Amino acid sequence: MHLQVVALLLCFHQFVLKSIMEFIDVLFPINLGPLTYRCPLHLIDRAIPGMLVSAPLKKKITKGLILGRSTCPATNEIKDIIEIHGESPLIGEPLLQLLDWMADYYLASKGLVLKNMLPGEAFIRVKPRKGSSRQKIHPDISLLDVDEKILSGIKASISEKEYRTFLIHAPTSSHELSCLMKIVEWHKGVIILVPEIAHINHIVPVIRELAGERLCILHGRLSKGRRSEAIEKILSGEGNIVLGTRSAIFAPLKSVSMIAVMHEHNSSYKQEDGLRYNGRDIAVMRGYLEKSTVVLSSICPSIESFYNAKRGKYTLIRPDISVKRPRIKIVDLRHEKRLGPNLSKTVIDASAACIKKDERAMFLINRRGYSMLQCRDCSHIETCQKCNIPLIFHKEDKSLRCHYCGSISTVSDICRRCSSFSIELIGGGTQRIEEDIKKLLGIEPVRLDSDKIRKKVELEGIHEMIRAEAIIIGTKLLTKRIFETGEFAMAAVLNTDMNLHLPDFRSTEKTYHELLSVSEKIRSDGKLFIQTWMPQNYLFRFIKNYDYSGFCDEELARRKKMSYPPYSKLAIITFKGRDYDDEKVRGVVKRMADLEILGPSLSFSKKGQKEYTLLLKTPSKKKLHSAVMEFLKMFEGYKDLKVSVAIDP
DNA sequence: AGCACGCCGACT
DNA sequence: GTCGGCGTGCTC
Repeated sequence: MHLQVVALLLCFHQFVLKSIMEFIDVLFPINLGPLTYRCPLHLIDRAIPGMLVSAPLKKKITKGLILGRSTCPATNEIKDIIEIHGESPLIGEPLLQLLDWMADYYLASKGLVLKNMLPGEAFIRVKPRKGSSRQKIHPDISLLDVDEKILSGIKASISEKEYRTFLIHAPTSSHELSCLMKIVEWHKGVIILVPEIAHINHIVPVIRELAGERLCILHGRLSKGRRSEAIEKILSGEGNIVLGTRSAIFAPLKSVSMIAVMHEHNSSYKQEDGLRYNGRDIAVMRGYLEKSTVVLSSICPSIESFYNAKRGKYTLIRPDISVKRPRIKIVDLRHEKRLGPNLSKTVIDASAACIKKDERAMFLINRRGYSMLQCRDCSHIETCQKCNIPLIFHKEDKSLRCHYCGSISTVSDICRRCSSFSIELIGGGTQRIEEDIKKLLGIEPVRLDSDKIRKKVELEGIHEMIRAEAIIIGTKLLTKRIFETGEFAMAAVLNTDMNLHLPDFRSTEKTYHELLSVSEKIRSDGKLFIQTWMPQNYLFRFIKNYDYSGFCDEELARRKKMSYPPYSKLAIITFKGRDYDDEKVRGVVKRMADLEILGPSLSFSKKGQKEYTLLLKTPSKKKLHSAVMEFLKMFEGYKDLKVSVAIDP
């Protein structure tokens, strides 16, 4: 009897010890690493990674995610968690692995990654409402017949439940969509990514037809309520076909069989602030972790994806279909008669012929406003004092505007540099083109570039606004929002060179993508005019014949020569703040002998603050990481210095 | 001395 | 994100 009591006491002692020893790591959706808490014994059974938990944080009870068991940390004060919510984890093992991978790869805290993965609304569980999906009127999309043989590999891969990535190089956008719909048809646990919200609205009718109530839409502009609803629908298992933008790649689906990334070359998949990730790359990684099939598709795949397909990392699917496309005419501005800045006679003659036949034409120019101001005597161009870039004259209110920082000033008659009174308007933006066209063709064009239409257009597309117009003038903004193909008899891209001159190793690739996208808006028997001062640029050789593979090969050869991605890994480090120490940065740069560093170069933020940027170029991911880490360590503890890193910029 | 305000660092 | 600590500066 005595022995039994002792045994019982011993047992109790063990029990107490054990309960004291149960520690768990909790992650909050804030820029912070995991924190260790004690888990009361009665909750320990449910302390599974991915579970939603309430815990005290700074005198407040905050919701976070359990990451796993932990050991007693060195800190003196360890708090108890309050409660564990629900019966099953909010996110599963693959997403937790993805979280770890992202924190590691993008050199960010796990908390910041979590914040991006699950918006605040995910932490507030709601009861889903039913039948609340709004119906909008959209133009019908007709799908093409697709030869299903070319997709059999994808279908097999999905049923095998093994990771594999395919790259569909589609002949046209509607072919791209049609292929995808054929794949989605039979499966559940699907994520479809599109670059922008307008794309969602465009294809929603088609996908709803396939998915019905299983369809879930996810994007950054959803209201809190709608987002909670969508997330709840996904968690309940009812919503298993997710259509969304970048952040939808984190949709907490229980199982994922296929992830599709449409228009995979599109740069909107890159998040440019906060955690700088690329949704397309995350899609491939999530596919790998979920053992699912990834389908990247585009009419002009990114050079990186093309390269991955070339060396067998992805399986390339290229439907053997010949498509009649508009003819491309390269207009050599060096030898052309010009009827205004940025307007060649060739283009004007062609559009006049267009109007005669009652057909429609589109003019594209990547500059808003009327023109720039240049001094005749000293050729000084008026620039923004803060940003150091040319100011643009806006005729309607006679203002001078900086298109970078948005500052507005008045026009001065006197040259800032030499005090001459002889100032002229040079170059032309959309406003100037509008005026010139009106003069030359005697027709009132519609100009689409103002900020007024931007928001509306972002969500609803532009089709309604341009339906009846003969001549349309716009910026890049315009083409991105036209989804209907073959609307115009001709298009003229007036200042292609501006794109090509951008200080970006992807500028030629991007220009190809933009021009091809414009060509899709033109009828197959129409014409695309591309004005340039440098027709010898290799881009034109390839695009003339729509030879994208040829272009990719050439581009890859050039990237290899210059060791740019995909033949190297890049990171950009930016320094902001008063404590920037140029000598120290240059010193660190000197010591890092085995990698290439460009800069530091000075630029200005929109608030006019100085920013110094460094471009790091390394042969491998490992080297890139260690170099970046060294920089971060070096400037730890500098008070007024913000160092931020962009991996794979 | 007493308090308002703003900045900054830490959060288990 | 957001709370408390601390410094600054103004007022009673």
